Parts: sequence; structure tokens; C-alpha cells
Amino acid sequence: MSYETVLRCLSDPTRRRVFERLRSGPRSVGALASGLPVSRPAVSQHLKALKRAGLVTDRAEGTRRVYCIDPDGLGELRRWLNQFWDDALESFKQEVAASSSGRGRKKP
Amino acid sequence: MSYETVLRCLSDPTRRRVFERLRSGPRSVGALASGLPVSRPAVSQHLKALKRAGLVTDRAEGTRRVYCIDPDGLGELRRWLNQFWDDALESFKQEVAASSSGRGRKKP
DNA sequence: ACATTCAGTAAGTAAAAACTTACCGTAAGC
DNA sequence: GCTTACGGTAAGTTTTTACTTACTGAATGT
Repeated sequence: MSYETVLRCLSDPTRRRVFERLRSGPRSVGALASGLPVSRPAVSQHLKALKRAGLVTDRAEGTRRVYCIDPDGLGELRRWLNQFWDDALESFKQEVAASSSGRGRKKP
Repeated sequence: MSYETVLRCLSDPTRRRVFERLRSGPRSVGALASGLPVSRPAVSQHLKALKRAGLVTDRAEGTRRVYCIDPDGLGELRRWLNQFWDDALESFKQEVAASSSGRGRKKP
């Protein structure tokens, strides 16, 4: 999914806590909800958002539904971030170089 | 600043557009606002948020204020993301290994 | 068949966040 | 001095979004 959607999704603290709980391995909805300060339907809604963002996958397991992190989900955000990082560093270095060599002053 | 704050900050589309406009180099507030579908005060508020998140720096230049990307701002988010990426991949591999070797079936 | 457990959905509410207009301060130009 | 350009802040409004409770459906166990 697009990095915009992923950013949106990970910006919410509760949703991030749900996501981080999956880091150690797959969990059912109930297991994810217990211990969190919000209701189970709230967690369900967060999981729906995480799924639409491509961050998790789910499978039925009897009467319960097990969620699991999708490693690919973070890929696009990672690429965007790394690219941004590189560009920013480059731009920053050029700025420093320019301002220390005389350019950059508007009206000398 | 904390990666939580940075995530929050970058999750807003307009704020991200402001931030991305700085990728090519420093800009004044007015320059950033022109072309965006929101008012200049709105941009000012977004810049305040970006600054608090450590994503940009600003300097006075005559009567105008020039904003510039702070390369360090993305560092913590990058670290968090990479760590998460590694953990998720590791966890994922273990899952696959476990389920293909007999464990993972609840009631064989 | 019935009861139980687990989870998604609907509808409504409350809190947060983004935007607007109006105002105020400051630096430069006349 | 006065005026103009630029930008931050205040106050209020509107839109989002995160949450709750209530309901519904599906799979298991008796």
C-alpha cells in the first residue's frame, strides 16, 4: 500500500500498540485487545485499518481470527524515508557549501 | 524528537506537502504557502508542528523567515522503522519454519 | 438442536485536528 | 516619522477520527 496510507495508519498510538504487539508473533483479536485500554471492537477497527494499509494479514482459525504482520507492508515507507533521507542530506550539504562560499547571502 | 511525534507530524497530507517542498531547498513561508490550497496561517501552523518535531529549522532573513529541512529529524523514525523491519522479517521467517515443520496446528 | 465464544459491523458520541478570519508585532522602504 | 510586506498568534468553526454500546453472523461444544 502507499506510504501515505501507512504513515496515516501508524500515526495513531493505539493502532501502533496493536501493531507492535504483533511484532513478537501472531495473535487473535481477543488476545490483542486484552491489556489495551480500549474495547475489543475498537481493536477490530484498528486491525481493519492496518489490513487495508497492507501492514497485517489475517487468517481464520476456528472461531477466532489470527492476525500477523506482513513484512512487505513497511517496504514502501522504508524506501520513501530512505530516499528522503538521502535527498535531505545532499541538499543540506549543498546548502552548507553554498553559504560558506559566498552564495546564499541575498544582498551582499 | 521521538519517532511518535515525527509519525504524527508526517501523517497529515498538507503538512507532508509543505515538508516535501523543502526537499529541494530552503523556502520562505510565503513561498511555501503559494500554490498550496490552504491559507498562509495554516502553513505557519504546520511549520510550527514540523519544527517541534525536529524536522525543520528556521532562520530570520530580513522580514521573512526561511525554513530548511533538518536531516537529523528523520533519524529516529528511520531507526525505529529499520528495527521493526528486521524484527518482522525474523519473526516471519520463524513462523514459516514453525508451521511447515508440524508446529502451528492447534489440534493435530 | 441449542448455547457459547469469538469477531466484524452499525450507529451514535465525544474528542482531536485542520482550517478560516482577524489581529498584532517586526523589519525594511519611502 | 508613516506605510508596506511578511509572518506568527488568537479565537472560533468545521471536519475527522477514535471510541462506545448494541447487534449480527459464524464456528465450536454439549
